[in-house]
Amino acid sequence: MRLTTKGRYAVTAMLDLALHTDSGPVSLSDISNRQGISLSYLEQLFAKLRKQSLVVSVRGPGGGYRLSRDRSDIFVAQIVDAVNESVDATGCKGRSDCQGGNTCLTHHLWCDLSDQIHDFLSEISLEKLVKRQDVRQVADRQDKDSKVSASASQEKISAALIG
Amino acid sequence: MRLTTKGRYAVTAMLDLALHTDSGPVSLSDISNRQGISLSYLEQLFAKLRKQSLVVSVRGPGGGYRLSRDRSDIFVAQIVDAVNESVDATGCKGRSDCQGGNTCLTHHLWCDLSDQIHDFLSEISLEKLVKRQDVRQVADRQDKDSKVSASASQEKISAALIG
DNA sequence: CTAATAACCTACTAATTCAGTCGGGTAAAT
DNA sequence: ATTTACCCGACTGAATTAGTAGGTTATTAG
Repeated sequence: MRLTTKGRYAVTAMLDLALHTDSGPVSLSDISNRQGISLSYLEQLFAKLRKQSLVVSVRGPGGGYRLSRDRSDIFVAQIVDAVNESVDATGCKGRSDCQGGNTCLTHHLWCDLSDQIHDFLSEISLEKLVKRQDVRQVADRQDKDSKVSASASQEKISAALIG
Repeated sequence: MRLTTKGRYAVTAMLDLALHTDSGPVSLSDISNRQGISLSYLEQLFAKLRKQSLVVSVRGPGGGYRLSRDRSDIFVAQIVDAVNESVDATGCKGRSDCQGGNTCLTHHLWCDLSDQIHDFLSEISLEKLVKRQDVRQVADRQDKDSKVSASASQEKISAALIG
């Protein structure tokens, strides 16, 4: 099982997408600003998300990404799977050849755990996350912050142009 | 959440200990032979397991390691915790400062997942594992194999001494 | 007593992965 | 035409993993 910043970033970014999906495609630089994830890194992650048809891209000005289907039909497990290679807890990827061709002592334990984690994350859709109160609260703060910093940087630009 | 070969090795080794606990202390080289884990690596892992008082050591010839307490009172979660730093799925270790001092969008999701995994692994004792049929089967095969290879290497030694 | 055993300890290493950067593309809208 | 923003590949520092190497200390069997 592998669950690092990579998978967390992917889920966070997808959730950001789900939250701002009403006003057309969402650009990666918007997500980068709101979520504090580097733009280039997001590009790498979204390349994988696109390959797994979790998102569709719109090129050109005003473009960005959109969810490929309804929020209720995209699950956290799918997102993590898309960017990591697997959510498997066994070392042998279920092949049971963990100990030189044979099954290792704890093989079945890790299989059970993998199932457990997968089941848990498979039940959580973006829709479900969007409706959570803790998510809404954080999202509201982020929207406010990004507007502030947007106007702040606008002021900086103006100041630079004037000064 | 970090669950790699490290944690798997530790659990496997502890289970081996639990299975062979009747005939006195178990040496790391025995575990190394049976489980196919490098001796030096086992030493590193057991240093941590000892610090967490999961095992006690007996030095000198005939020495080795023993479980510090009953098999039913040692749980997989404790073992994984002892060798990895944590089984936490959040990046901020529960401090909620994932996004530059603030809570990130998906913080609570990872908290939930951490709890889920921890609960699952906290319920599984070594006792429980020892009684599982799949574990017994693998253990039987390993005991046979190690005896064969032990007598084989004994023969090699004899052959070397004679030849 | 001494030789063997096995825990204990420190330091080093190759390989991998993560998280991120950089530079240059290409497609589409204004 | 220019800007926007996706697209793509190569590269990088830092961290971690899994393991090596080489020694020291405690204990016991002979």
